[in-house]
Amino acid sequence: MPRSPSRPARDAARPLTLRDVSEASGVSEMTVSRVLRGLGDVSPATRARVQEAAARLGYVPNRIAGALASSRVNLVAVVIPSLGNMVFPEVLSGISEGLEGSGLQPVVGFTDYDPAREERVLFEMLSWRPAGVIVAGLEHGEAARAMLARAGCPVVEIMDTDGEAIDAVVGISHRRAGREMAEAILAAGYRRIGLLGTKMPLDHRARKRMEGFADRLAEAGVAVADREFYEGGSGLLKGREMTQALLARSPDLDFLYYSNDMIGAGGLLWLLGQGADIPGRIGLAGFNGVDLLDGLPRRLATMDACRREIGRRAASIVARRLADPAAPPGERIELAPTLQKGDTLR
Amino acid sequence: MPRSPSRPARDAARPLTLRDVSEASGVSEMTVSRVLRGLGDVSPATRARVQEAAARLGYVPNRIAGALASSRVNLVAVVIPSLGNMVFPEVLSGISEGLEGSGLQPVVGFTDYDPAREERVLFEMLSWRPAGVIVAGLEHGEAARAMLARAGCPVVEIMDTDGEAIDAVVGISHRRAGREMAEAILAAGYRRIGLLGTKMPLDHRARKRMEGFADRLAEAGVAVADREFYEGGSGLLKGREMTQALLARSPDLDFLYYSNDMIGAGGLLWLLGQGADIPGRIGLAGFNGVDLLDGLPRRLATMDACRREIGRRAASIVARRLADPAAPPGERIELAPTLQKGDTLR
DNA sequence: TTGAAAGCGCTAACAT
DNA sequence: ATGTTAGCGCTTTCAA
Repeated sequence: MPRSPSRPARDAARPLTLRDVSEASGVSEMTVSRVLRGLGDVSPATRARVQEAAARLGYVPNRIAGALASSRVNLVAVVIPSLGNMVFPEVLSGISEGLEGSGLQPVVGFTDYDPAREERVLFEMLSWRPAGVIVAGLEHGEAARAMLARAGCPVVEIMDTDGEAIDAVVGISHRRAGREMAEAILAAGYRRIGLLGTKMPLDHRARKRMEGFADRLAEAGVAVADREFYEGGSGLLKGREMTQALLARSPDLDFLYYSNDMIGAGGLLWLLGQGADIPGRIGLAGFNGVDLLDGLPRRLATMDACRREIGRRAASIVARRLADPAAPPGERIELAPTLQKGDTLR
Repeated sequence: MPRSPSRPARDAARPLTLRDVSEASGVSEMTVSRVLRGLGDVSPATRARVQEAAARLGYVPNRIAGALASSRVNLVAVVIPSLGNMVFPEVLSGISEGLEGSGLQPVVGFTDYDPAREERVLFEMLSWRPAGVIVAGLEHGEAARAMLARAGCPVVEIMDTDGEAIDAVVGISHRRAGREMAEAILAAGYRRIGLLGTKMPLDHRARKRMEGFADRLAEAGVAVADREFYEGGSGLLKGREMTQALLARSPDLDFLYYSNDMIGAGGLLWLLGQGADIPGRIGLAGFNGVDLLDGLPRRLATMDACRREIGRRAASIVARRLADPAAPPGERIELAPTLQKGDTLR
């Protein structure tokens, strides 16, 4: 015989159950359940009694039991690398917006750009049988891909469109973003171009931008003149140090392309401190369109990564697919990032 | 008769169950469960067969069922206002660190500084019966307090210690932080002091800092000379605009105390652009110790809010309380923020 | 070392 | 409009 067959004596710390509300209101558990879920076919009088009892007792439904019984979970798993770089907070805001009114709740997990961690986090999240999955990037380990493909729920890969998607995808082409920035820089007449980034081989989006950038230069017969990659966080200070180091080595550079706005801003501040002629003698560009940085002495040339929009669209796809199971999977949305020339690109 | 009494035919999209692994391995569900949970008392041969079958099928356990059966959930609910201001990402990192090795997973919800939203988010999260709750701030609506008090799990309120806690609390005293900054400013000889912040009546921590600051000035017989409060995001641009507006109105101010580092940095950049004598003619200070901003032309005076440490300690408390149910509740940890004078406070 | 049976708290499907 | 019953997929408890 498992457990004690009769209910345990009332325990102060025991969370309340539907049965408690049922007993307190003199209404069957089933009807209590109907009231609390806002279903119809309950008389106003009964409804009122139940609601009063639930509120008085402070009943909080047990979604674990509810989800098991109904096979319905209102959670959307969101798997992103980190919160350190100012890009994902905005994606998350977009996701919240896109989920608004759908009754779905985002649940966030972090991978730290580590494939093994991504696999663990996905496994953890999928074990809660979420209603949908939103995951950053198209590059996943084999096991992670297999899990996602078998997840049995909508899967939206976000941020990046350069690659093969498992199901739906919403993002921008980072390769194209790099190419377009290269094009603008070439059009402005810069020719001795340096690249600066943080050393993150697993940041595939930064890598693709840099590749697209270098490819476009190459097509114009221009080679990347020098590169500087640092490890560690990407703050203003890092941008300063990298810029100084790069220019010490290659003083004739006339343009610096940074892998993100924060290090770009650091470089900008350092160059201004040196009295550099920007954008005449040397130009700068970053990436992301971080508006926290709008108040710099010069507006840094950058490219908006459509972060909020990506989050919103991804969430909408999940919400729509759940609302209408007949909706076709595999949707593909490529957003067009807009170049902001700012004051650092002549 | 509910549902179909016999199991449905194998459906391609149906998630796998323990039974599938049981059938594939020829081992009882119970033993499969033991293997997958890493419990002892299973022969190596059986263990191997089960693991092979689970891996081959791509089985992902259903934690909903597991949690219902065992009343054990490995989730820690984390409720914070937003990710917009660079303070909470670091708190979250701290929480992840503090949970490391405990098998617990953080699940994050956002309130947008809105008490009604906080209540909804808490209700949602508690309905998943988390193993613990970490919530920002001590100010909650009545219903939210009641829910937390009845949650039946460790509750840690973080960031702030100025007030009454429900259970445990880890944070700093923002009132004291404001006082200490006021003291340093007075000691440096500044007397015409202005306050700048974003207009967020529900950001209780910023409010308490400003109150503590003004109180300490008052004790020295110094009144706050002028104040400027803006709505909307707090980026560099906002800091610029606010500083300009405030100084246009009160040009004789000799110190500006900002409610956060980002607007402080904006003000600093604007003043430097004006050729202001910093910290001689005018001094500046922010709050948070945001190291992304370390590379500014001058290091802004600030006060480290111990964000990562707060997250780590809060997570440790939850982990410890779960590991040892006899551990006493109501722990109270007040951290001491350290003043960094930087280059903007003489 | 393995298995069988009951039941976690809720909801689906009937029945009334 | 309300109640009854079985069972969601797992784990606990006991038996073998």
